[in-house]
Amino acid sequence: MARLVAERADAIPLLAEAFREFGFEGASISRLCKRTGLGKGSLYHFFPGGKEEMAAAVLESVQHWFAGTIFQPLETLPPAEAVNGMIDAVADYFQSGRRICLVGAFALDGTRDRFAPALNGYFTQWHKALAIALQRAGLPPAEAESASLDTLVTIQGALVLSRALDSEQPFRAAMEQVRQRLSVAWRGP
Amino acid sequence: MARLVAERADAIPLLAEAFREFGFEGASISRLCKRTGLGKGSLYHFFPGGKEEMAAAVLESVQHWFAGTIFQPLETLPPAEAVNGMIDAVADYFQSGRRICLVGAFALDGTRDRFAPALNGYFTQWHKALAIALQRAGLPPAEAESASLDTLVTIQGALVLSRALDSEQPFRAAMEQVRQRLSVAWRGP
DNA sequence: TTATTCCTGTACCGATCGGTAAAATTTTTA
DNA sequence: TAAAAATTTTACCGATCGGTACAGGAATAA
Repeated sequence: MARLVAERADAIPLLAEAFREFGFEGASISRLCKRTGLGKGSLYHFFPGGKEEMAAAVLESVQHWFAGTIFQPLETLPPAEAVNGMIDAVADYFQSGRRICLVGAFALDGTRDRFAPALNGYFTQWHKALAIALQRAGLPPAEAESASLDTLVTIQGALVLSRALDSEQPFRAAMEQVRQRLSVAWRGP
Repeated sequence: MARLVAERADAIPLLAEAFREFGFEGASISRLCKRTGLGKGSLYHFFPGGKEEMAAAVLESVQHWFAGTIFQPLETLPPAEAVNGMIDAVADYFQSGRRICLVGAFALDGTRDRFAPALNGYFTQWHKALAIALQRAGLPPAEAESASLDTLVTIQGALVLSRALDSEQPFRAAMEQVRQRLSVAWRGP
């Protein structure tokens, strides 16, 4: 019994990497079998809903990780610490631009329509959490909201450009720019 | 003779929309047939290299359109005019965030490796052209380069967020922010 | 008008697609 | 240890995949 849960959970990060690499449409069941080391039967045993359930589980897991590691600290830790922690965690998670954001990637093609609520929720939660941190740091609500959105935009755009140019430089530069821009919240304009 | 060229060219925008909607992997030949109104025979007659040649032709056509409409004006027109023209053209082309950037989308999954030079070329040319305009407007080379890169990052990220949140608002806000940020080039800091 | 070239529709290929069924095996529970 | 449940293997399904072959129709050139 414990084994089922443990192994289903263990499959999720492997599925995530496969979806990252091939996209939702490009990730065929046979590829997902190879990546997870599970046969078709096992995979469908864990995810009776097939590929769609696998992707949903992956998105849920990503969202959960971000909620615990990034969103929640943004709402509770001292703002400067939380924001800088977010930037470090994001740079680490996305491997300085070499690893893509699954949520962002899903948003860019027809896959979006299948998972619209999950994609919306991920960015909405992030946006809200960051805006709260910036408000706590002293930014007026409107500025906090717009700086928060701008930050998410910059992160996602940096991932696109780092991938397209096959270089960590755009991502690294963007992250430092984000750090500077957000620091006005506690250092004043 | 003239008919062949004309119809092959006419197929490209239709193929482009199909690739935008389904992604490269999700765009099956039968879907591409439906969208273009061409049978398999005709499609393979125009693009003997199959789907890969179709996507390459689409990317080339996109690149060509941007070169003429955006990159070239950036290098020749008066800077302020060129930059504002770029922003307007981009907002129009991407339908205020409802239409994705094919190049950006291709960069985010395994499709990138097939078309790496095209993706790199598109962003590199854009980046250079914008940096040149900003330098001509009076920005020091280093600032021009970083402001140019930041602009492309913001545009791509805005497309991701507008799609994910299913709203034009993030894109519109980002474009106005870009307009403001770049105006320091000719208005001074 | 004839010959040639260009274009299209149809049928077909093997491979792979997502998904199912059930037997066989392992693991857990009693 | 025996029964029950969880898990994996294997074979298989119809549909669709990307791609090819080719015959016939349509336009163009001679």
